[in-house]
Amino acid sequence: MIRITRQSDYGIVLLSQMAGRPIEEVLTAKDAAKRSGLPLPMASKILKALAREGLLVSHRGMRGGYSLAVAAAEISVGDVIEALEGPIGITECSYNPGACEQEGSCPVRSNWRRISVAVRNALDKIPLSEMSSPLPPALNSQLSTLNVLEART
Amino acid sequence: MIRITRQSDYGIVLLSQMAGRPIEEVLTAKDAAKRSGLPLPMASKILKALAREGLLVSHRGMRGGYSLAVAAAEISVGDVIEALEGPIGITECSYNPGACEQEGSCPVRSNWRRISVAVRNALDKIPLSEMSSPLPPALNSQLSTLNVLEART
DNA sequence: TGAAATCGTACCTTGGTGGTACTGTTTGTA
DNA sequence: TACAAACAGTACCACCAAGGTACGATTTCA
Repeated sequence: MIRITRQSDYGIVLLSQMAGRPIEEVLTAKDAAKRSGLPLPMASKILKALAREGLLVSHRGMRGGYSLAVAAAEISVGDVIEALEGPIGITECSYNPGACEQEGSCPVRSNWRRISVAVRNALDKIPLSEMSSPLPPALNSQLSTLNVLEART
Repeated sequence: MIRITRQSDYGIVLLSQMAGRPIEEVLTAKDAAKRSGLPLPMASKILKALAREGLLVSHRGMRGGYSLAVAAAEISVGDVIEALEGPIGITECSYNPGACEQEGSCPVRSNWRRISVAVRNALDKIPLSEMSSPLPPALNSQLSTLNVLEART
């Protein structure tokens, strides 16, 4: 369906909420959930995963919470998706060699790889800081550079 | 996971097999399955769906089979995916308004829509006839035009 | 010492996907 | 006219990943 998981979707919303604030600001899972309109357990699960992958820093104990590990402009949409659901690939064989028996004789495999890499590159060029703005200034030029010529593996 | 279904994948392989041959050539489901290395029931199911969506023409009875409805160059990868799994959208809300309660207040929705449309446009510009060639000549330039500026709904 | 918060893990449910089977219908040919 | 080849339609099942929830352990600060 060419669709990301809901967790990735939520993750991007959660991070976008934090993107507009000072990098050192610590936000509790409860607050983040409330602001994003998500149930607490769900938000908590996602924040935890993002911390494990190094996109967030967790602060335990009282007055703890989560803060951005790096500036929002340094985190891309592709980073978030990859952190929450692993490598990006339009088809199974795009990133998991050996998964398909027809691999050797498949006529379309190499092109799927290139398309996947192109999409991945495009998502990598969209910073989180742009996702929350209604009319992102640079998004257009970012995406317009999508080109499979760069999609060499 | 930003992945197409296996059915779409198979569908593109099946159609690519037929793409290199004369448009009026009729191929039985059995032959198509054998050439693509797919189990017959699976191939049959997919060919049937493609015929229902107008990408193939079915010929019933003895010496029947399937043939391309239009030239392979006229069919895009996006067409096949949309025929087999419905509208393309990176997120649920990209094509299904009302599915998400947060829709009104969601800060990232409009950008997902634009990204989805851009991807869709890109896939629409890749003709089937290119997918089976190992070094597609025009694929690069096709994909490089991916630009959300065109992604007005 | 207790409260607030994350951490880790385990669990359940559901829906979509992949895959199979069977029966009906059409059409050409012997 | 009957048979065989091929598609059409539908129904069914199994599996797995995803969505979502719960709970006890651990850390830290006041």
